[in-house]
Amino acid sequence: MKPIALTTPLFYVNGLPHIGSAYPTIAADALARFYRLMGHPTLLVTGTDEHGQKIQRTAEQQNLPPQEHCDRVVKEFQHLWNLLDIRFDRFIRTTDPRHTVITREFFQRVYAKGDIYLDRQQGWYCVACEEFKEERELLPDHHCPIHPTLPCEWRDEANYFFRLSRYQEAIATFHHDHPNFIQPEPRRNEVLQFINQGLRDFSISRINLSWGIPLPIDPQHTLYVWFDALLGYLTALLDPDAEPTLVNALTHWYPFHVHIIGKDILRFHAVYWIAMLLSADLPLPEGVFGHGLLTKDGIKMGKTLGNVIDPFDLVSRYGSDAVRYYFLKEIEFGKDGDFSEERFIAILNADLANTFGNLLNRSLGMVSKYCQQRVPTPQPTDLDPILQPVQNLATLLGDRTRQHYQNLNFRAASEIILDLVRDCNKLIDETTPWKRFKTGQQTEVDAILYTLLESVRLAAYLLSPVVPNLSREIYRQLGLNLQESTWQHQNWGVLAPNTILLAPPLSSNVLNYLSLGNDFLSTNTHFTENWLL
RNA sequence: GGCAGCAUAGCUCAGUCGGUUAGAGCGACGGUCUCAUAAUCCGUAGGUCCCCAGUUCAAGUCUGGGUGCUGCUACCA
Repeated sequence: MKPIALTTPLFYVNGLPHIGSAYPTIAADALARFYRLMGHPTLLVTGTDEHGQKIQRTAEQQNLPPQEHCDRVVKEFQHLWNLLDIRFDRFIRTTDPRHTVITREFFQRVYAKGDIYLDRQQGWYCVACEEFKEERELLPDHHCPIHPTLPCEWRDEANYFFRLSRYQEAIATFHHDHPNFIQPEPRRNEVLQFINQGLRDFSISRINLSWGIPLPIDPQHTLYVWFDALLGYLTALLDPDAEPTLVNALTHWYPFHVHIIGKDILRFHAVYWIAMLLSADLPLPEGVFGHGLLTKDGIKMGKTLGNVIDPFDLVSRYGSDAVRYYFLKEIEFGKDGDFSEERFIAILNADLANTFGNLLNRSLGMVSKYCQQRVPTPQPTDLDPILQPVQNLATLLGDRTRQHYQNLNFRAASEIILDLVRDCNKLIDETTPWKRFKTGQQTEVDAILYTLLESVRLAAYLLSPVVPNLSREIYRQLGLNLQESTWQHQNWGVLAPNTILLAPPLSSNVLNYLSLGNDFLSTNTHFTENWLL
């Protein structure tokens, strides 16, 4: 099967990981888990971008060497990914010595192509932003619009430039020939417009910057931003013990299936990155997905406002499945979304506890009471006209879900899975197995319960990329093992009759076996009540 | 300013090629059942489909105009 390599952004280690870092990483993990279910060899790449003046300054403020600062922040990232059950295969750091080697080799290739040249960078420079500003965007007296109290400095310095302009035609042609490269589709126009207005070369080095990779051809200069950060994707592909060469990096996994990034850096991936790869004569990735940004209670998050969502806090109180589910199911990936704790709790209670958890609980309870805790043997009954539609829906579900996952439409995937679960709850009320059991209609009871168990299994299976722990526990409860490369589990009838199921919960506390974590039980009354009572 | 997109129930959103009384989930309210969790299931309320005009037998859907909001408009990531 085709290898699939996916990337999250490489996060800037200027501060602790925030929800904006967690969001694309959760999505990338879900997608990776999905491809693993299908049986694709899958590589999930994440990591950190650790160079630059901002990092250097942040470290200085804490009286730490930059590397020490980076090490600390990286630990926090990796800790959070563990808490969120992010199963990454590679964690690349741009301070990795191998990255320097890869970057130098890549640079030499581009340099040999004649795409690097020395020129002057002139303009108004905002020290706080660390960037040159366009004359027209400045406030009166050349004050920076983002830092209105600070005047910008006129700078005239030598920088190395990359000949982006040379690839104008090639990039336009590429995007014309690959209309699905940029996702979601509305973002594509923005990038095309940007290309059509004419591409200008961009500088790739800074002088007076020590925390970074020196330019191979001029060690006075340090590589700046994109020629460092983006190349981290390539370094990440090196097998752990492989010699750091481009050839080795590109052997197994290249090219990337999709880069998952925020819409704010889409251009750099859809234009700069493409040009860099073209210049280096490397194959291009298959896609870039620019996800939306998050607000909290409808308000843009920011440190100054103090209304940030702390992912550590969230996951410690509600568990990883809950956090993953909310951000993947309730927000359309690709569109901006909002987090409100009220809604978060409402959705979890409604979908996971009341709809899905309850179906599982009542189905298992009936199997325990009516079928000696074994998977019943389904036989044709007069109930088939009622059971068939549910089975038909379930049978189609794998294929429909696959399409949504492949389009990174986690919301739609989750929604259609929930549709099946809702139908099952309805089916129970329509067929009243408890009455049939009392009147000795065992064949009918068996047929109903088999339909329910298989549907629950299928829902758990297909939702497992989103809520891996929940699904694993449900599978375990059904006497099965949730594993990779098991796409045949999308079929109807995987659950073998007579399989002995695990003992049902002693109480009606579904959490006993869903094990979503215990901390939030004591910290959130509403959520707790609905699960426990 | 230029270009692009969006506007449907209190909230988040579906709505195919123009086709019957405009849908779902959540939230609210009422009822029902007892396998299950103050759950489930059923029902009710809630819509000028942003506005105006046009095309058409027929417009949430197509066309034009208007209003509002959002995004992009180059080297912070």
